[in-house]
Amino acid sequence: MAITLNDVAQRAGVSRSAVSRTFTDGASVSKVMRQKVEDAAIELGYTPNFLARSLTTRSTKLIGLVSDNFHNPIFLEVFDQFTRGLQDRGLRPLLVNLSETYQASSSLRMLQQYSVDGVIVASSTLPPEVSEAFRSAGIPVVNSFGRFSLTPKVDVVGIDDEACGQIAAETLLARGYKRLAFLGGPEPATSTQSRLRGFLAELQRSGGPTPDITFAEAYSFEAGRAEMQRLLRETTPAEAYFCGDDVLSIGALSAIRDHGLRVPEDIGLIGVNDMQMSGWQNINLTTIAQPFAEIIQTSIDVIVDMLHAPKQPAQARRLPCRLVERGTLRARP
Amino acid sequence: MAITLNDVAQRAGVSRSAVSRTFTDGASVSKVMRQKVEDAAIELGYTPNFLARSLTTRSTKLIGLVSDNFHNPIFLEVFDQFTRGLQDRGLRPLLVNLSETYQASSSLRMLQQYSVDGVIVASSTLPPEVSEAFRSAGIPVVNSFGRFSLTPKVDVVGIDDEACGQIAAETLLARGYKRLAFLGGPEPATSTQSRLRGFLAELQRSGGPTPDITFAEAYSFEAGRAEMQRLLRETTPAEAYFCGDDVLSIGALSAIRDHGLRVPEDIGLIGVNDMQMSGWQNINLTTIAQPFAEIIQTSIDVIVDMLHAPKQPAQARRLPCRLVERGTLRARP
DNA sequence: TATAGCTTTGCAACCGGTTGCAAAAAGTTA
DNA sequence: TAACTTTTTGCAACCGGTTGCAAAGCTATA
Repeated sequence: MAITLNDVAQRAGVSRSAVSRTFTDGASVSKVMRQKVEDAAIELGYTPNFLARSLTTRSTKLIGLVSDNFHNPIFLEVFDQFTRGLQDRGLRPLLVNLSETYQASSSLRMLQQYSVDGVIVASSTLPPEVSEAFRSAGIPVVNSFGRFSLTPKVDVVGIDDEACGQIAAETLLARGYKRLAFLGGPEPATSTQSRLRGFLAELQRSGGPTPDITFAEAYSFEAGRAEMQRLLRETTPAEAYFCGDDVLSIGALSAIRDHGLRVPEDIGLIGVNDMQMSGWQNINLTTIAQPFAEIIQTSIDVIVDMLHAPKQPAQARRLPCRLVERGTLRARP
Repeated sequence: MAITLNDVAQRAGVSRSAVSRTFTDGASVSKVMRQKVEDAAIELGYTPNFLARSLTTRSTKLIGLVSDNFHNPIFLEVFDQFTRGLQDRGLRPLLVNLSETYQASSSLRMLQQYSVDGVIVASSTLPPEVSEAFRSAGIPVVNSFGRFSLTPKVDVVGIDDEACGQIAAETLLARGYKRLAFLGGPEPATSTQSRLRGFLAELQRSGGPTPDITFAEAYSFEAGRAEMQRLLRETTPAEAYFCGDDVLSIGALSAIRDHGLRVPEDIGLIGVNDMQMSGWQNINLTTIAQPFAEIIQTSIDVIVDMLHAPKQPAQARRLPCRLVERGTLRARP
């Protein structure tokens, strides 16, 4: 069916090795030889088979891109940038969608079967064990958007979630808010826990109030809306909420407005992520931006380094967040 | 490094073929043999190498998933469902992100090099030539969300864009709107052209008005907003707009509200897609739903059939759309 | 117990490439 | 032109599997 190296060799009247060599850079081939082979290859429409090659070279250029966040709008941006970044470096993303029906353990086996060169686990909610399993299996792995640790078992690239909570606290205090609250993502998520920790620490440090604390079921619009509805119904709302992430904030925002209250006049909101949509004028969410591009770029750099260098000790990288001021917090007093 | 079939054979004291056979179903192996091999495999932690296998079986279970729509929020749902659907059938999505820097032609070559079993082109904006190139190269391909044709060169699964325009016209007329307009996606997009055609045809058929027609630069929030801003500034707005898709509609919606007008009281809007976000209560967009799940399921079925059956004549499938009534059109008079 | 028929097993060739090695060719130097 | 280097080339083995074929092993029948 397909044209193979043998066909080309025969057509060009040279050895198989010669053909192979003209298609692997760094190999020694004379001008004349190369010309003959290239002509034959073009005539026949030959393209080398990467997978056959990978058997001997032990490199497939395949990178497993594992995630479980296929519902959060930020992941569209994340996928876009990951796929482009990998493509730019000649790597191919093999996508894995973890869910109830497709467990992390089977993804490990599957990615092993495909001899991926490395794996990127892109998720802020998956437990570290998922990434660690890849490392134990000897597959280079980086955990993007993962939690920082001083003694990581796996390379991590993410934000400083505690600093993020700190920025939120500083910002809310600077705006003169008195009754504060934290509306977190799912309680077990380490990202939410760390942000809360930083938030509380900064409030305490600067003598701020003790905030109310609740958690939404998920990082999703519905969960944010439901939790805020509950709060409005069952509690006296705080003056301002630090929300687990943007999509949650947008859900909360919609609940507040439906309840007849105004943002930012009656209630202030600040999120985390700065996804595209948060900048849309009809949403216009004040938020703490994650440096997506840098996280992704760094993650790819880390993986690429691992492909060349032997196993290094794991390292956790924290990239800085920054406040993006828009319309869901009142102006400084 | 990794454990190979040879290692297992040696350990179990049997031939290589025996090991291979215990791991390929349908092969003849005795109970005793199978037991010996499986024991050895487990002891050594053996997993068969799919890519080596693919060399002889000529099947990689790799499916190229090609798209250029990484900015439209609907694609998050689309990717989610495609990856799950493929995984459920033991297929692996190799993701390709087409852009200015990564052309369709290089994606063809690259997917050939990886011997993908098939390709899914998921896009309503890519020209048919992209899919056709795969077919010419002998790779099974299906164009998801592509344009219907009576004489397709490639299998297509999508909606009936003209019927979609018709539904929009019927709906707007039934609501008693008199001055109508079409705010399309990018003018060259065939999806937008077909929807317009169906819209105009139905208006004419039922003696409706002749609508104003304009196009946004892209299927995006910003483009929809910008175009609507222009319309509000430079023209007398229509009573109701049929918009190219949902994300465009949301952009238009924000422009209208910023202009001090109300939806649906002053201006009505109807979109296409029914993406998740359109149901969010703070958006609540009336729209024409694409049956995403069915389109994706069917696309996968079509590709899977092609893997087994020899090349069949291409066929275009049109799945029905349906109106989803929410809050951006006024009630029936 | 001999024979026929079926199942199980191993051999060896093959899938489409790469690569170490030695022979052949080309280039240098004296 | 001879002797010595350096470059180019082909051979053959290998990467990790699969599979057609024939020999070996087993069961059933007479």
